[in-house]
Amino acid sequence: MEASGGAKRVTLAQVAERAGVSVMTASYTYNRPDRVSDQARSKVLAAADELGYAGPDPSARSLRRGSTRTLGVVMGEHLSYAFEDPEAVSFLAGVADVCTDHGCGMTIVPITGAADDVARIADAAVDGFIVWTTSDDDPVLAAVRATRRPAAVHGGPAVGGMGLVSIDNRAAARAIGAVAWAGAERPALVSFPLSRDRRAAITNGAALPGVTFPVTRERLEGYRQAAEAAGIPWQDVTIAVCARNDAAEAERVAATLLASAEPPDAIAAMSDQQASGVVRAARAAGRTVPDDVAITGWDDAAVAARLGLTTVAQSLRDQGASCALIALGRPAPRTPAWSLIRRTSTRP
Amino acid sequence: MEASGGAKRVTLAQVAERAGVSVMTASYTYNRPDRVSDQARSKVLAAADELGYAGPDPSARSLRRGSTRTLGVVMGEHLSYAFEDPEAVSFLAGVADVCTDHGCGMTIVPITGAADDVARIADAAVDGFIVWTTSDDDPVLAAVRATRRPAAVHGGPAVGGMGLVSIDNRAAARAIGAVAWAGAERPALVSFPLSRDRRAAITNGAALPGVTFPVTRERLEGYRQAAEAAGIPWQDVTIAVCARNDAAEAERVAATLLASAEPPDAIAAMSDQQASGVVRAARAAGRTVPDDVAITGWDDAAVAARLGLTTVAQSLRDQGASCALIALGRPAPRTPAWSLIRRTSTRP
DNA sequence: CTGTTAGCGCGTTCAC
DNA sequence: GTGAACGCGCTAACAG
Repeated sequence: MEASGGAKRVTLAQVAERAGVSVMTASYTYNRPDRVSDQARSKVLAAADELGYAGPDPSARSLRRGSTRTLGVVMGEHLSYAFEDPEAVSFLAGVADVCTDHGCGMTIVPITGAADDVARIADAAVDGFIVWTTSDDDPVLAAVRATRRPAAVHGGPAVGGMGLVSIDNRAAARAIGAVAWAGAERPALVSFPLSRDRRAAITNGAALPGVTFPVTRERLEGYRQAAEAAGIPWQDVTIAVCARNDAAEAERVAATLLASAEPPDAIAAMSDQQASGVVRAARAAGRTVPDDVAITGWDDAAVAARLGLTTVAQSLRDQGASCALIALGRPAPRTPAWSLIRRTSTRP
Repeated sequence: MEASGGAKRVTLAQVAERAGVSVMTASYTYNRPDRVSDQARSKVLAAADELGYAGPDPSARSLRRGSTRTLGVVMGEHLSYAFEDPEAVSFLAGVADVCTDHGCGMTIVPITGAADDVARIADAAVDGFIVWTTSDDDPVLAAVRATRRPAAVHGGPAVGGMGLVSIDNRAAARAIGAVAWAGAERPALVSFPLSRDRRAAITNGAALPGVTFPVTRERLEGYRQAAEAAGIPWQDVTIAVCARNDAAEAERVAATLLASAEPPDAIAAMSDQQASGVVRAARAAGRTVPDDVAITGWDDAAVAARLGLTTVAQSLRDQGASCALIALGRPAPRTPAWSLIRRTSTRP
């Protein structure tokens, strides 16, 4: 191998010339080695070696072939958030599984929440897109749609022309809400943010402003139905809206609720991360779970089993895989399943 | 927007023709809007809209420009492993931080451990590579080097022509080994696998076969120095080699050790994940930490603080960022720092 | 088995 | 401010 690792680009044509063969013979040497005589192939490889040819240029190949063999993944307003949320990481693992099987790459598109997100999406060399759940008004959705490539949205919103992979959040919320608040006198809910401004607030069911995150909206509707079915007016449910899906924030807000004059005796959270924070706050406040406070989570993460959390089980990994299949142009798989897991954090 | 979302590809030339302008005017409309009259621009955009033009093709652009604005990341024999190891995820977050800042994408190259890994790397349309720590004999290294693109290896091995980002594992192992085994009579070590075959075994310092993972090798050397400095012959150290970096496996193997005739009274592990498994095994066996068994981890992950683990702190996130900078062609940052964190899992 | 032709879709020339 | 050529590096589709 030539040691002069220079910046100069060596082309297949140069290799062919040096080897004394046509460009196509050189190309075949890399792509269809069986169609080339041993003699020609070794001449080509020798020439490549001498010239320091790095192999066919992937961009040129993609252009010629008309496909990049890569899927794009858009993970929400700030990219590194994707790596901080364990459920998002599971989802990515599911995407990775399918990409590995199909030999395609997985490009994470660098999103910042700023105006140039649209350009970053338009400039991504990918065959299809996967969008992690976002708000109804996220410009990313239109940008992805404008590429006219196959795309799947996880969670929501549903967008014409793109696949949607999501459990029935409303039904699941109804089911776990019923368990969480059974027999409760002062029910509370720790919620994901309602919209992109991610404003935190402690409010109640009657005072909820517009909710633009569809997953959050559907869950709130389900919880409302659960409350009303249990004879609890929605406005009597205390709702702590968090800025992020985060154990520490949930712990702080739960501590506040538990220290109030009318502390909740049943707290439903929208994720196991949040619920784990709530459990810590409850313990710190000297309450027993579930007798003083019933607590529920969502996702059936590892922490849920550890803490004995009643939760909604769903496989983010499978959902990531489904999204990837859609982005590859496969037909959409059926609606993903969920189930209620009853453990010891709720009253029997 | 035209609704007939067909599969047919619309080119810039067609848009230009329909708009009654030259191709370059159409191109400028997308790339240098200031160099085009308002009138021409709106004609172009209208034509694009009518034709359903999706915008300039990213592959063609990359080819023309000579760069893809994307970094490739190679995460070890099996891709989804990357998403199961929390430290690997931190590392990816660091890469993502830099990619976001520089507006470049991040392509995870789908590796399976099979022979076609090399082809997958050669065919990745990226400007540079980042390789997660691997073995000396991993063919991926040669494949990355053959692309002649800037590349950084995290952890090791060191390869000519590629940057290396790694703490001094030997020194760190020496330091934490000294604390772990201080005053111990029956020291043990829970180790990462030694080579790509990932064979699990319980052995001792004298019976170690060839170690081809350089990070593991360097740590073993450091631990050996720590043992000998404490007057413990290396062959007296029980070494439990695990197949993977995994809490559950470490728990099983630690349980075995603790149930043996001569149970260890000090166990050093190579990660906090492993150490957390060891702590669970110790508790299950009715031992107190650190009195009956001293335990150390590595990484200073969240779980280390929770369990009070003495550990080696390092920032995988910063190291990911450093790798990304190198892959972008920036000069290599200085050697990353580590420090010893003493908590309550070791004897004072 | 090997060579020739003809672009893939775009953007950097350089003229006008 | 706009237009006409040319080629980025490669490979499908044909000959031969």
